[in-house]
Amino acid sequence: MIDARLLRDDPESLREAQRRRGEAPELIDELVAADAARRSSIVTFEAVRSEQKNLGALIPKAQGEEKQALLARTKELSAKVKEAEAAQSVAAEAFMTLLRALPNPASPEAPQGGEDDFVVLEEVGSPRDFAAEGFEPRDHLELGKMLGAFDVERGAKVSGARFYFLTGVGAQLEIALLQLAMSKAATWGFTPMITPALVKPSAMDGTGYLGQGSGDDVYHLPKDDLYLVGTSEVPLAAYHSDEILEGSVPKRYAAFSPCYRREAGSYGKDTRGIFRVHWFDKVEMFVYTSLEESYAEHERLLGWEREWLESLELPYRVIDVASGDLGLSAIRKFDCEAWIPSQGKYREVSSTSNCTEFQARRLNTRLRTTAEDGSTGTAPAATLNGTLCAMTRTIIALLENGQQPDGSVRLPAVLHPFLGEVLEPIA
RNA sequence: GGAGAUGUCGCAUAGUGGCCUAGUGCGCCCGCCUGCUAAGCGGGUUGAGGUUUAAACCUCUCGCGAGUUCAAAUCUCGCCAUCUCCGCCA
Repeated sequence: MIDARLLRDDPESLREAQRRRGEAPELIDELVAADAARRSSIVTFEAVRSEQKNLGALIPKAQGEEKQALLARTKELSAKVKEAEAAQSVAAEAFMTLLRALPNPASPEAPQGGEDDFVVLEEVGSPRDFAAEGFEPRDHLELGKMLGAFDVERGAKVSGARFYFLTGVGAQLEIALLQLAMSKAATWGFTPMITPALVKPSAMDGTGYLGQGSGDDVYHLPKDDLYLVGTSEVPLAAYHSDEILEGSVPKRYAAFSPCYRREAGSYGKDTRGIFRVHWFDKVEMFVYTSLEESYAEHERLLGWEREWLESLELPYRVIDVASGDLGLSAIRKFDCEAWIPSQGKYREVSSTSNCTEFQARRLNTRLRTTAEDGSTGTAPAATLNGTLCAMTRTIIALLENGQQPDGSVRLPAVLHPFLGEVLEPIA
């Protein structure tokens, strides 16, 4: 949700922002009209309400006929007040519905265009040349079977397609990655968290995950009206909802949680192995800060993601996601994509977004501000999020990039204390 | 799951239909006073929205939402949260 004042002050910049995203600029004109209607309904209501209060204060002192006359007048007014109040709340709600549907204006620095119009910012490390090494790389599913790292057949038997069990070294890998990620995050100033995976509609919607078709990708439990989170960004964004943060910012949280995704509309895509699944576990970074600081913090989040991937010795590239592919909440998004040898492509393993004040306005999270003259006030917080370690895709990247001709896998040094240097096939 | 109690300003409390424009204490902020500190004295101290060049004014906000009434912190109903007890359970 944007600052409603922008509709009055600078609607043209909002129209322009809509065009950058490839969205309809006419929505802005609807919003301007709805805002005008809302404000005039407020004026009407407040006028009659004020009159009602003034007359009402005279009643206890009045006597006899005078009192009867007053009662008659206020009774009439009372009906008007109710009417005006109802009209006011209808107008306010109509305005809110439109306002919440408006995406966060994309940053002018984000590349223009859709999904395929990203810009590659950097490639780090070099993919192994398996041809030169003299063997064909196996894909992660094959390696996983040889190592006993996960079991997709039984995942399907128990839970259905796109489910799996992590087994043996696979389970150990996740535990080791979790341990490593959390301790790294703590050194960067993040508070470790373990968050609820079920949230109320207000949390899911406040984060921006129910709008514009993205609602189809979310699991909902109708009996309890709760949602399964697709990322711990959701509980972390709602964590400080309806609060004024009095302490210093940034406040940084790193959360471990399961992530559930319906993967609606991805039928037939990435069906092999555990690349695209309905559930995986993830360590997510989340930051509350000021709008002014958010841009630098976004760079820091990207920096930590890169440090993490480099510590895992994975070749990767960084892309600047195009404005049409940002989702409702972000003004800019950087993805890190690890090299997947069996696919001969870079694939997303992490993503960091600057949501500026968009989520915080919806969730009513404010910062305490102090002006130069010492007077205090409030301002919406800015929120940012970034993947630290999405377990399944990280495991895929580690297995495929570290594989040897016999199906064993050489691990990065940081994992040696947990699992030794090499994972050996079990059969 | 069942029974009961509670929910007022940062905290603690007062407030059982109009005198609430929500009082008081603590904390906090600004002044005064005082060798210093403490004490004392005076003032301030929720948040949101609207009208407006501005100054100022107005409206909403007593867990949330409906209702009764000319008028609701106060009465009624529903919901939520917390606490106590019982049952169940990892």
